[in-house]
Amino acid sequence: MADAVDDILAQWRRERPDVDVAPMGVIGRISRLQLLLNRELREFFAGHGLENWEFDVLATLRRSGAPYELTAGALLRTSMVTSGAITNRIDRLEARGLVERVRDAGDRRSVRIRLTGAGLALVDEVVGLHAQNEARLLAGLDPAERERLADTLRTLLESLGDTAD
Amino acid sequence: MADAVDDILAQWRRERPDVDVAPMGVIGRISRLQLLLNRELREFFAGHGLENWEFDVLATLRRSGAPYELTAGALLRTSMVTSGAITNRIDRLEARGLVERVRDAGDRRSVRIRLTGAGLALVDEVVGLHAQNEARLLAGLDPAERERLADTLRTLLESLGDTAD
DNA sequence: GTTGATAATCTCAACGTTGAGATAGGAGGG
DNA sequence: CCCTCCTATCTCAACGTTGAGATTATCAAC
Repeated sequence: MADAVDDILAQWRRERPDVDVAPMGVIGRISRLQLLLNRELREFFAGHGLENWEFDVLATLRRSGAPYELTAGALLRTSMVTSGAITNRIDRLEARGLVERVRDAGDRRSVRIRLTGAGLALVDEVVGLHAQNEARLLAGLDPAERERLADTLRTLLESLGDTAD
Repeated sequence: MADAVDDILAQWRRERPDVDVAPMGVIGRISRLQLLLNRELREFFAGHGLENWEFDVLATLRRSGAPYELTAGALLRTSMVTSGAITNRIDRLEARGLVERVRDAGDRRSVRIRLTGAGLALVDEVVGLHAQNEARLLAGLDPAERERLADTLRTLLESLGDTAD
């Protein structure tokens, strides 16, 4: 059986047999999977009245543990978007009453973003269903394959400098 | 050793031990890899005076084989963006002299987008280097792991409906 | 041939992100 | 204290995408 990427590789091999296109078999598939999975997640979150990025922010705050707050800068660094986007997103989450801005008494440049009760309740309700939905999306692989895949992807991420610290 | 996703999973396990977050170990890493790899590709293409999407369009035309032309609709379907974006992109590639619009005599609703000589020369020059650059990005995995990874990702893509049909 | 439905592409207003710069507070040396 | 540099966040104009609708062309049925 063949997926869309196999087609692309076959075309290249016909047109440019001198080029080793095997790497595209990995990188092209990662790119394509990200797109497809993202669409699925968008549908799922929409069913719960959320945008993907809204869940991301709420989940980042939630998993940081009580009191469920992080500075705007910390959110910025984990989110992989720019400062303008983060300000905008916090604005909208605050307007929805899911987070609140708390000015730090010690350092008044800093703003802590804190989950409200409504925000905490929402993310706690959704995260379990989200994990189940992701399990469904991976159902095409058996558990051993999933684990091996996660390991290989970790190795690749580490080799690209995405370490924990 | 641990990557950034391991941290996220550890946080969830502390905060919500009742939720099985293993699926995030796969989907989260795919998402993160896509972002990191995309940045690397952007840097590479910028070094050749191209945006990622410019190479995508040129490469799609190139690998379709002589006479290196596809309809706007065909480009639309392979590109995974919307019609407004494709019109905009073709406009800009045409302005750069890399493609040209050819109205189809048989079906005058249709527009064929054709690689110009300059476009063909550019993509033919870059594609080999691009493949080498992707090989470099995967250097953290040995060849057997790369192949196994490609196979697993194909299985997953097929299970999500991304068949070559 | 008309009519109606479908198809291919383009237009454009609304929207979100980017990224440089503005604003304002903090930290350390003199 | 003051000056300078640094840090944290917000502002905003430029830019690209989205997606519904407009436009123009084809095709099938009558």
